[in-house]
Amino acid sequence: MLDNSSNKTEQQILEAAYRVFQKKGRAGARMQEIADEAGINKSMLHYYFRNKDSLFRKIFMQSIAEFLGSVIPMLNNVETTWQEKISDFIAHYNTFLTKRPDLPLFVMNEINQHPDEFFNQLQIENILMHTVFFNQLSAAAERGEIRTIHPIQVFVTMLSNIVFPFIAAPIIKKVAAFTDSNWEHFMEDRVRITKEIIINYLEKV
Amino acid sequence: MLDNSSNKTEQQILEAAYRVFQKKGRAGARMQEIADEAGINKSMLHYYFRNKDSLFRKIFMQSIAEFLGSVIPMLNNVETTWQEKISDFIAHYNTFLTKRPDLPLFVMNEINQHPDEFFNQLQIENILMHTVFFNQLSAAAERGEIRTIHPIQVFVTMLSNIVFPFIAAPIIKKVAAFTDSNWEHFMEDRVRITKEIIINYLEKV
DNA sequence: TTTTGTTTCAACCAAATGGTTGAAATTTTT
DNA sequence: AAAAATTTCAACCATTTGGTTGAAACAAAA
Repeated sequence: MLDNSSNKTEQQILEAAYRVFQKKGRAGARMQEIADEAGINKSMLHYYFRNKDSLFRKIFMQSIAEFLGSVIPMLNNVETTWQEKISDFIAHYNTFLTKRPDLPLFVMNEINQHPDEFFNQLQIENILMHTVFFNQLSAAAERGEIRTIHPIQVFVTMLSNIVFPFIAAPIIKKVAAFTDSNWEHFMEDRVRITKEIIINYLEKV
Repeated sequence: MLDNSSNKTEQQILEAAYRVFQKKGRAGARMQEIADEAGINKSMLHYYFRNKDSLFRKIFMQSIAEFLGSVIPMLNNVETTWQEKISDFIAHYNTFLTKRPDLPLFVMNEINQHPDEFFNQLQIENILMHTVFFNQLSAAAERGEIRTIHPIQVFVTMLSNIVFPFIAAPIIKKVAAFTDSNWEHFMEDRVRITKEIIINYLEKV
């Protein structure tokens, strides 16, 4: 197997390692546990990844790519209105996080622990403020069609209302006594309400 | 010094330990580093706290108490309307988190890592759903004064819009190129917008 | 002054853990 | 079939780290 991408064992390791890192943290994760979780032994683990740090970095960068990559293109779509973008963004993010519910906490946590490592490797300064979405909002405000509000406030509102519930999911589920089915229904409601809340607010000039 | 509470050294340890635990995580934190940060030596640290675990638990429970304690009473105030409660809650939480900006991530992280330990020690099932605030919202909906919406959605919306920005602060600051002063202004705006957004939405029957 | 509690210091220990090694077996590629 | 890459196994090592110990200095309370 010379093909260096899409190796089965490597994939098993990455998936297992993500689970362990997410649950135990970068320092709390154990190489032995990752090996067990992947169904291999420690030698094999080191055969594929030099050490714990490089393994973690690979997984973290993959996570970041997923986290950001599924979002930014949507905000730069030139064929949709800002209303559609808001709607699409919220719905899409909810669907994505339903599949990867613990990604936000994992990412936020690592950025908190090693901000420099993160910001040095990823240039995120200009990816948001000059999106088509932000330009559309500014233009609409200029034309008096919507309230004058900094687009970043709109963006953070969208993000907050969808991402935070996933971060606080264990508490919300407990406090509201939700079953899994209740939770999904709750989040579907949330998607609808969040869209309405934001668009209502903006259009009420 | 027989007085067991409010000991100066103990307080220094608790504050230092919080900083280290918050930055490095429960597993990544080092007893030596906590001692250094507190300006004492390791022997002294163990003189005050049996071990790392008991130290962590004490700090975590204190954090939880702060996190919840400053909130619940406000939602059970019988002298304010639901509109005032929303307004008070949002403003108060923002002020609180401005002083303890990294508390939410610390708490959420630990709940993610040891949910059972948390839920066994703290009965949070009934503290929210039967608050005066929730009753007021239900009654207002029944009278047709506001939209029919589950109060938990209102609550999660309040929480999301204020708490999440603090969790994502490093990213937001970078992406929007905020100075500290910019950030404070941004959050003041957020408080106003969040109040308006929620109350507008509810009252538009 | 005596006793009790607090703090420092330096050395020490046992366990956990990341990582290595090297030989052998197995699989895949050529 | 030969060569190269993958996988297993078990033992091993160096370092880190949580925690201990005990003696001595210091401070506070009785």
